[in-house]
Amino acid sequence: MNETTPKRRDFTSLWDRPGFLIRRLHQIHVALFLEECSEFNITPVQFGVLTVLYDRETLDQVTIANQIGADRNTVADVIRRLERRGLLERPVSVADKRAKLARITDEGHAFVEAVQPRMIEAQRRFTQPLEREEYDILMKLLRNLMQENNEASRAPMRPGVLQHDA
Amino acid sequence: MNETTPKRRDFTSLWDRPGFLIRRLHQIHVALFLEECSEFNITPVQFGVLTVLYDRETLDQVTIANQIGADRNTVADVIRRLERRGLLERPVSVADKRAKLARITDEGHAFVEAVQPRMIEAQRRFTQPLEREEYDILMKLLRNLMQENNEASRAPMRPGVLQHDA
DNA sequence: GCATAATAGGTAGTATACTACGTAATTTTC
DNA sequence: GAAAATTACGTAGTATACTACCTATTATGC
Repeated sequence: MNETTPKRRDFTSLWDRPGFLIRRLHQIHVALFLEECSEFNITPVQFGVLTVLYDRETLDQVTIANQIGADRNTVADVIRRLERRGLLERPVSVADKRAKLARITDEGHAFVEAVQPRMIEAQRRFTQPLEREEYDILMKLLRNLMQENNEASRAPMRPGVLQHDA
Repeated sequence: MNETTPKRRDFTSLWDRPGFLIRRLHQIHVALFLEECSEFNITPVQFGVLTVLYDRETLDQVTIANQIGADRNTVADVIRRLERRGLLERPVSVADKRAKLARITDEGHAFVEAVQPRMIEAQRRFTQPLEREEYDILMKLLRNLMQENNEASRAPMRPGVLQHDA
């Protein structure tokens, strides 16, 4: 190995640190998302919560957190904001009096459908520089990293957890 | 195209949204970094600022923000915390009385050298699931996305900006 | 040279993402 | 069936990352 051969993983400069690139790309994606959805005043995480509830109708906070891989307290904040806007309701579970559920409203349903195209456009713009093949490879690598490191985060995703009843 | 052929870019489910994967990976990397560096009580962004100042000695807030691609106000917060710990000093620029500089202290210098191995270990653990070739491809794709979308963020990176004098 | 622009920084407010701690309800263990 | 452990949620505090608005200083245009 001569001096022009790149070392396998040299994290010296910022641009050689995967964590740095990921932070920056997260920042960029959020900016693109907010710009595309500016007329709806919605954030990526808020839309993630709404997406889950669009499919599942009614869930408790912990299940939502597990579904999107976010912290329980973060989800509580997000839900509070979405409730304030009338996109969610928060009935108390009959089966478990500890659990405060989140249920998407009709308004929330319509909202998701209205925002969906703009969310898709944000994803499209974000990945526009890539060829189809590159895109597929990137997604495969990101999913791999995500699954293998799932437990490393304090808010691991738990897709299997069942929903509460009302 | 039959029904088993994947569409080119279908963002329906969370796992098919690049922005979602990036958010999750950012979360995971931060968790790994904090765990590895727990004895030093330092965050990725704080270490990023220190890394820049380790190389450049003294910079104003805007230049630091441009270097790491972070918001000016965020950098101001980060600098305040690092100053509180004695890792930075904040002299006022002689050339420009508006500019408040950040200069790394001897303690800050030693701190960077002490933390470096743990930062590297965090990056290594984060990317451990990938083969060498996969790693190289991932970094290339991430850098490509970052450069092509640089202006999309409100805090674009400006590596070329010159540093202030003291 | 002087009015205007742009720039550097500060403050305050919001959103995401955590930690730590506390309470109430449920489940487990014996 | 009662004590202990777990779970669901809440509050408060911190860090990153923005926006919006403000002042002070510097640069520009005429």
